[in-house]
Amino acid sequence: MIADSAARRDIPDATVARLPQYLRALRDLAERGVPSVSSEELAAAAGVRSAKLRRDLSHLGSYGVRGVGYGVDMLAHEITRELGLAQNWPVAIVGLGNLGHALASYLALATRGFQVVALLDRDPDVIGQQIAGMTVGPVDDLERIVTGRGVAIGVIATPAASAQGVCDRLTAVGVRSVLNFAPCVLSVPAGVDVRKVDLSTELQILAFHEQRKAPAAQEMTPLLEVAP
Amino acid sequence: MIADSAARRDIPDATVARLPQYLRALRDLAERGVPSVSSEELAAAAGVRSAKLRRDLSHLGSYGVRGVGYGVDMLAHEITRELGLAQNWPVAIVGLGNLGHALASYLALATRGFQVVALLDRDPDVIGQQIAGMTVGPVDDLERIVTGRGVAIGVIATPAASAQGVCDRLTAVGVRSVLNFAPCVLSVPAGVDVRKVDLSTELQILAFHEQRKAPAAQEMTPLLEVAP
DNA sequence: TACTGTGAAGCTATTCACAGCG
DNA sequence: CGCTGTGAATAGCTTCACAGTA
Repeated sequence: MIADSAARRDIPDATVARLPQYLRALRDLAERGVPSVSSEELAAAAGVRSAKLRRDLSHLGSYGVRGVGYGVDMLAHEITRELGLAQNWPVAIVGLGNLGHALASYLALATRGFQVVALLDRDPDVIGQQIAGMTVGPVDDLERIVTGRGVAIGVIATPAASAQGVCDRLTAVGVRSVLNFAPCVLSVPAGVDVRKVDLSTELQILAFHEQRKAPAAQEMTPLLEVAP
Repeated sequence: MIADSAARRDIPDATVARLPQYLRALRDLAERGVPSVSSEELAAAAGVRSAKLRRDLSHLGSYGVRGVGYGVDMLAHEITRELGLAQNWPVAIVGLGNLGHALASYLALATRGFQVVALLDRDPDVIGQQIAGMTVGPVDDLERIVTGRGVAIGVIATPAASAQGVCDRLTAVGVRSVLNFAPCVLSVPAGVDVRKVDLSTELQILAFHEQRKAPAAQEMTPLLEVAP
């Protein structure tokens, strides 16, 4: 009875996307020495409703105690295992401009479950630089380095024009998880996951809502009248 | 009949989140001189199914021509207006470490619809620096600067420990849209929108799927057995 | 008693499939 | 004819409300 028999299959995507938030909240609680937490408290710490949290956790199994709550350490450990963070995934970052540099620094320090094993760039001035304790290698050697160091996750922080080419080369040598910071759509073979992070998109979504909040501000740019 | 009578209200969130992708694809097409595009082609360029694209665009109004497709310039203009990008939203970036620096550089150049009007940091060594043509100001003057320059959108790129405090000060002086890069949950008053961008979360979601793809790789770190 | 886990209901989003129009 | 726009069907997600349990 080490692993639970039920609920191991098909955790909904929406739930998976929230598990990292729960894990972060649990680690904060653990640091403060809190041994146990109710769904109400943990939900508040993660910024969701308690019913949603309970539903999410029910997909992992029954790790709560009725009348009491969830054991902080136990639940943190469980989510860590479920997310696949019990091992250190080898990560390569391609493109070390401003953004890639920032990502490398952040990843080198803060994040458990991942290890930066390769930094790659095209620019001869950047190749050879030390960033967060690693030397930047030439992107020309991408295949050799990625294969040799067993990279599982590729982070693309190149300009948009280079992103698809880099992505093709990564997937060609077996990388099946890609995090794309370039502002473009990537085509990948079946079986490869791509996630996209895009500052412009996020700002534009905010702008949409901001515009709806501030009809008074339209006197600044009187584009057209809206009927009612 | 300048603005359409129908379909101006409640565009679904899922649709709003995709409009930026459509806009990007349309701008690419416009640059290549393509005058008109079918839902099938535009959907492919944006990485979605054509039925989804048509449903999304139907929420904006009827801007297509049956038997032909959508006018590239006209649709781009329409989405631009709908997203609120016909004006330049004043943006403040708080926190100019590696990440804030990268964001400032990116925003200064690449993005229409937004203008960086303030860079703020706490560190005396950073205050006074020139970044992307702007001088970093002291975060102590946040209220005066944000109010004086009419900031509409605040970008938080501070460490997690400072993020809530900065957010409180931004919302206190009327900022109602916040983009949060700090790895923490922000509490905000009603009427304020927060969007979060988080490298760790994205990597952890990839790790979850990667783990499900690669049961063979478990020999590398044999943590525990899973029954069947 | 105080809480979790979950059936059932309601809501949102996606997809199908085709009527209707240029 | 070829394509858009959309009713209808489906799938997925969230919320309610409470039975069940330590």
